[in-house]
Amino acid sequence: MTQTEASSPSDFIREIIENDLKTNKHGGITATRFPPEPNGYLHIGHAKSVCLNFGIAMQYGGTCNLRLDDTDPSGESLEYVDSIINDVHWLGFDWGGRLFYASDYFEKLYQFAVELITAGKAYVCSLSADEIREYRGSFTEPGKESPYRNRSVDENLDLFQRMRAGEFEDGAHVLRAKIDMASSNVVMRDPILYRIKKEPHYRTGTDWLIYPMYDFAHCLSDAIEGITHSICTLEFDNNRALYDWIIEQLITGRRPRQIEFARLNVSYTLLSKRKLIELVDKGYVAGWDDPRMPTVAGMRRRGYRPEAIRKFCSIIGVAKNENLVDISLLEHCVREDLNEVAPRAMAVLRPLRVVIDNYPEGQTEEFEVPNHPQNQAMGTRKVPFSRVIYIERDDFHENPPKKYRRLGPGREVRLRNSYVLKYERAVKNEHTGEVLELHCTYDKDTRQGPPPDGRKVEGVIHWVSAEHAVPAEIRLYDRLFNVPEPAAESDDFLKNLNNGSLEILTPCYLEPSLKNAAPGSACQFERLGYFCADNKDSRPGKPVFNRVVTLRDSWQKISGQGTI
RNA sequence: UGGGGCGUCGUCAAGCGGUAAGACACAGGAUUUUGGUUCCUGCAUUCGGAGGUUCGAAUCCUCCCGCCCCAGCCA
Repeated sequence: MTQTEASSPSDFIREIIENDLKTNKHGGITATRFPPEPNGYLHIGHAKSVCLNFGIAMQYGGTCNLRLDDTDPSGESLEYVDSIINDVHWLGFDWGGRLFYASDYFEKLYQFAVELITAGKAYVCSLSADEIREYRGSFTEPGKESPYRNRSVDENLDLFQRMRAGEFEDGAHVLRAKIDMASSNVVMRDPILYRIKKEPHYRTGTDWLIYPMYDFAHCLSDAIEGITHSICTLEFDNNRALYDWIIEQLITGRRPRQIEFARLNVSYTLLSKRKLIELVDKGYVAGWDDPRMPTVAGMRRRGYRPEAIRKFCSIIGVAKNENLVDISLLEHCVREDLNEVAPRAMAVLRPLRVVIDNYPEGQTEEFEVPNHPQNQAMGTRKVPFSRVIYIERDDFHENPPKKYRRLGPGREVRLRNSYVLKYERAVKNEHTGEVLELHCTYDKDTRQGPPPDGRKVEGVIHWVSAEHAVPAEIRLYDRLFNVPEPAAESDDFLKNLNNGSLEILTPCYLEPSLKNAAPGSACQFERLGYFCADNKDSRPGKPVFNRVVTLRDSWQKISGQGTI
């Protein structure tokens, strides 16, 4: 990570931290944490939080813990833990051995609960789930006190211990904080702290039959770890009162402070874990790492680099406004990153065969071609040329539209890094009229240089020598949804799925230098976009490329339609 | 409806009483063997609305309007 990245722009959270540092509130310490629940893969919204928490720690010389908030065994699994660990690491962050699990604190948490009971601040409630809901009241009416609210400390202690021992079935009892059933904040109406759940936990197995609720576990986990700033999203705003209440009852000395910021939303995609799970489970995508998914794994497979994701997270800012960030900003960050580091190459996606009639049969020559037009340090490569080449079907038009600068009757174009090519005739299917191949001639005096007679050749197209071409499968990805807010009408986001979000092209033809592309490596196919050898399916000799993102395309704007 | 949060350009977002940063998007133009990159230029007389305080308000006060969150034994 570079220095400029670390010295991120200011936001209200950093403002708070800098102020706390100034007043020495936490003894000069800044300790944050990233606390995902291992019940799904990390997505770009999590990435924002990761960058925020780890970024702050780096910036202020503090620490950031990676904590798996695994207090509800249903849905949690090791697979998710592994993916989270891998993703945070891949994003470029290091927790320096401070990898924690809320489940490691179960015993401590239990003791805290006992302490609360002993202090008369918590009780075992034996109302049913439905009754508890009824007793809770509504936004306008206060709740009613549970008939079990005034059980003696001894009875509560006994019952709680027996809950732990497994004497009762799920739902028979819960542990509740004794706060205020008439509070205007519903969260404070004697919130549940522990529930019986006889479900094996992926880490603690069957050791525990009761599990702490988020509100109880999270604040205390923060306290246990000595977190100074507990950064979370806005929907926990209401819970802060409870966070503070629990800490107030049980923790002396330095106390963590919860700060909320607005979660990220990105247009044309979804960041709701529930809905992402649905996409995976129902097979609308090929898995959590499908390149169309907004997951870290998906973006990695798509070919996004962590640098681009970090840049995006830094550029969107941190505030409390409800937001919908335009996905074009993410794409911009990806292009900006790849433009600098991706070597250029030529590949033809939808091949049209071209015979160069005046090029000697059997002859082959090689061009020395730069790998990056603006960066000589990236070196050069050899690209073979011969009598038969492939060009993009789209780079030829029998009746060229206005402003079209490519090949057509009576026209010539520059073959990138090579000669000027002149159209002669087209061979067509006599029934359908489909253009089967082109016959052209080349100007041998234009080898990688301008025509000696000074004539202007406007268009430049890419090509691949047929004899040397490497066939490949190329996967074209587009936005997963075709509306900016697929979840706006919450019930049926599936109807907004973009049916054209994946198009598989084969065979495509690559220049030989791409033949053994390393899986995961990205390059630019000139004039087309950035592509990345698929990290699962690509093999040396049998490349499979994913389109990361197209190039900006001002022709598309002029012509009013896609060119790829 | 009770409580909480939030309203600054199409989208993010600075601004913290001294007279509206920046980015993306968009629109022009220059350079270009990628219709790419790069480089110029334009893009909020106005900050949800209405009052008020002040020499001066996006920033302070009052009222109003709109959007989001909370009634899981999820997090």
